Amino acid sequence: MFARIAIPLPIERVFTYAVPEDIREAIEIGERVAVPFSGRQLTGYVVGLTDEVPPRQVKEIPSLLEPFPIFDKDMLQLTRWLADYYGCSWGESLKAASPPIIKRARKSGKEARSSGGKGSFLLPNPEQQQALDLIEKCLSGRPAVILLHGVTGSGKTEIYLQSIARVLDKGKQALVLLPEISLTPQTVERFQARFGEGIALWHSRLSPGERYREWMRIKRGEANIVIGARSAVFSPVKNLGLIVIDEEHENSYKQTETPKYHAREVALERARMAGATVILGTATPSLESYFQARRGKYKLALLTQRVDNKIMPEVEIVDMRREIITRGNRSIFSLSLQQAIREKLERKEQIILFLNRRGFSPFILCRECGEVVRCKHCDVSFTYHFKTDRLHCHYCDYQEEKPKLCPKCRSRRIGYLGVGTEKVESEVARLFPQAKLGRMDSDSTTGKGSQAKMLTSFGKQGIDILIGTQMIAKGLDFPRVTLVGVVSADTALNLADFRAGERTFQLLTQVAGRTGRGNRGGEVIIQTYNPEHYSIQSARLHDYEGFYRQEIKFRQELGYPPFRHLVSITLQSPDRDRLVKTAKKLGSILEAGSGERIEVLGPTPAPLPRLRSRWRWQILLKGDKVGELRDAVRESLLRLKEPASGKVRISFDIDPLNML
DNA sequence: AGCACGCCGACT
DNA sequence: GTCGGCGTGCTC
Repeated sequence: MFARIAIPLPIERVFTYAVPEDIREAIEIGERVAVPFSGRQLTGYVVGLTDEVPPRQVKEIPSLLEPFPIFDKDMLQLTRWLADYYGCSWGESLKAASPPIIKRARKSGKEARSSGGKGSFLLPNPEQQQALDLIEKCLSGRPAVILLHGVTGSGKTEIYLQSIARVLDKGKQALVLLPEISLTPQTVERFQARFGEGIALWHSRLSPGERYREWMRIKRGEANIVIGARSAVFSPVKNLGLIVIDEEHENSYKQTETPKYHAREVALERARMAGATVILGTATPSLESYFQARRGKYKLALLTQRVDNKIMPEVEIVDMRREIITRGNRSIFSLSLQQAIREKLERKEQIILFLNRRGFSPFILCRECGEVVRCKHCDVSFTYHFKTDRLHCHYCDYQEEKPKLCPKCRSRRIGYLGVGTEKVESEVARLFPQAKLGRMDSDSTTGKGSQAKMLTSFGKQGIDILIGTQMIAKGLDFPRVTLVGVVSADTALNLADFRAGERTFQLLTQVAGRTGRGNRGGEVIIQTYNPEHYSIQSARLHDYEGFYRQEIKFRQELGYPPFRHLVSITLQSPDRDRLVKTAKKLGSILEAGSGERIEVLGPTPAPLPRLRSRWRWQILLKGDKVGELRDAVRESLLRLKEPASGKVRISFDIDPLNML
């Protein structure tokens, strides 16, 4: 007997091994095995068994890693699909879908969890009822994809909970995907309060023991609801009836390592194979999803009202150009924002100040000659950090002393320009010395649990003003927050990426949603140098439709997603000449090989032209069919192989989310 | 991906 | 004369 084994390396082929007598009985398709491969031991995946004798000498499989298969037929099919779509080997996609090695279980303690469960459902409002009716129709009739577009605070989670209850009633199971950052105890508790026992959790912070337990519970069908982050899309849920993807637009659903899959796309395919319904929930749909809803591929459910008829916050845009020119205010805070902060502090209400940039100042330059101090590995401007009193590169881990003299002209006049969260904190402290401050960014809350501590303190009003980056923009629910100040809306807008407008709209809408959640109303002040930009104006009006209309027009004109698919090919090398030569060669191979149907852009220096001492160039492909794009990339790489081109590393990304 | 095999420059 | 650089090829 022989086994067909997929190897987790970038090799398309599947390899044949002999099955020795002693494991003949035990071996099954979907199992993991240890195999000798090219002088080392690797984990392989059994994807086929046969009695056909191979034409060549083969090696034997020394052992099985577990006494049972970790993949069933459906999961093999899904991983095969993933490999085809994203252009990786089957072994690589199987590896991505694998739980960590499952050893014999140690009988661990804490078996039964808090029973909880069977909490009562809230009474839905008419819009929610309509959404639920639609979902019910899909669950008991023809399965579908439903885009649940609900404004911040509109009770999407309640819809998820009731939909899950319906699925369980039908004897089926549910899978819930959340962005990693939303997998907080608070969110999970909400599900546990409603469903108690039957929940399995799947996220990166599980210990190996917990992982083992949860995986087995799912596999045995003891859990009927799985809640997890990106990789939970592969959890071995049986009899799948519903997949919920919360915050569908979140970029963290896309894996940054090979295979660079998007959990939403994988979930859609999995649901299609299983005949399950999908709910995509968000206040700010991705252009991709909304486009599908508009053309009728997905069903659309709208929640335009906040629960308990709370109103959407009032949003004021402050033009920072006028702030300097006509008011002579050079502070990082507009007079309007300062005034609002003062009022809220007097009323003992809470404030969130958002800026998507950590550190003190993101530019250090010479005031004499204009030289910008850059990381020597990345050519990226250093950020000065107050806490360490050093220069940090935000792209690699390199740090440096701050310069005393300009490295170019020896001048002493070094300027620290721009604003990061540390500077926001020090400015707030200067202007409002009586206020209690908290700062949350990846520098201030590194220790385990320090984030939770900070949020608890904020919840108990131990903090008046919370300052932070991305990580405070989403999901926080503090009813006493009545003011959100966006120190600068422009950081995301200025990125060289066709999704800059979409990111900005999403971020502003999400951060604006952090206020007005209690009974005191809410107010948002957005500072910007681009007050007319449609992303900012639409966010002001809570007008997703308006934003979509403008954005989709631009996408169509330039042939960007969702109209066409993209593939980005990135080439990197420490040797710049070699890199450029190889990039141009690959470019011309692609040009020559691709007909009308594929558009080749570049090669050009990547948006980050040097990273960690490696030069970077990229080629962008546009096309209507992912399959055609993937094949074009594959063929061109094969053809490039023949002449010498070593030292240049080439990677590609199907449906890339950022253009770095 | 990694490991081996194979052909050209600076060392004991 | 060897040690070792990486460019190339192959992996059941």
